[in-house]
Amino acid sequence: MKMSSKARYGLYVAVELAKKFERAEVATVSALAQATGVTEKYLEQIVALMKKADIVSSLRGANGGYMLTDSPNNITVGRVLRAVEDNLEIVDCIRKGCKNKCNCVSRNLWAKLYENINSYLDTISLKHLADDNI
Amino acid sequence: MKMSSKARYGLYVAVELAKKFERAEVATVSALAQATGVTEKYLEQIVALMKKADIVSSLRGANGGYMLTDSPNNITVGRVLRAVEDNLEIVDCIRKGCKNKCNCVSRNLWAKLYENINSYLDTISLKHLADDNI
DNA sequence: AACTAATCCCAGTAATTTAGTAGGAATTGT
DNA sequence: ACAATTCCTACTAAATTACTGGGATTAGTT
Repeated sequence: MKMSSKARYGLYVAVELAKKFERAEVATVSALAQATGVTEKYLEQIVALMKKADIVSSLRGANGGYMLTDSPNNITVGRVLRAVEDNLEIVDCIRKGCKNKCNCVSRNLWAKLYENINSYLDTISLKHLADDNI
Repeated sequence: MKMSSKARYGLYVAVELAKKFERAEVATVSALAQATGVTEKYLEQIVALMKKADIVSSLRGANGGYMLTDSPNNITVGRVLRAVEDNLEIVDCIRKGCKNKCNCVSRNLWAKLYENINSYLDTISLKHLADDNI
């Protein structure tokens, strides 16, 4: 039950963008790649997921880049992770229906655990993270 | 961030054994395989992990089988999952040390999340699960 | 208009992990 | 002796994850 690299890198990027938010600066993928040590091409895909989730917006062309759509105070870690980690759900059977070898008694457990995780992650904002205040 | 099949099956097995605990019955792997729909060979490995963690004990030879080492009241779901899911930890860097591409600010987050998950899972016993009372 | 710096889009591949299979040795009751 | 069982270890197949690559599109600059 590991977080994917997308989740780790995505959060990393989000924190970098949080730092730039006050000064209203955009960050290019190549700058983010340098900051995080992840390749540009891979980060591109991760940032794209965040954009789809409306966590970041972009400016195309020269002098373009990415920025958070809202204050780091208002963006939770949970939201970021749900955007980039396509599999945040603990088990499949909750979403896809319980087809096989699944002890249905356990379903409630997984559902509650999922709830638990998300509600925790939603108590922490990017601001908290950026300030190392969690 | 999915639970592995070992985690799901392991918990399933634990609940089956919980049902037999009062009557002090053992369950063979083949019976467990029938109950759960998982192959014997795979279950064998899963049960072995539970044995190593002292959650179940075994009787070898004819009329042998497995049983819980303690009352279902005293065995938590968290303990079972930690035994069978070798990767319950959310990220590697906590255990193995943070070597690369890891935003160290996030480390605290992962650690707290892990704590959070485990403390939740440790509030639920096999008895709760078996009684569908979670 | 040409050039350059950037996002955007999609397809492929390599690496790793998970899930499952297989064979047989050791133990114990009948 | 035999049958039913746990135990041990190695291998393989399937799936997922992590990454690479090519190129189209957009916008500022000269």
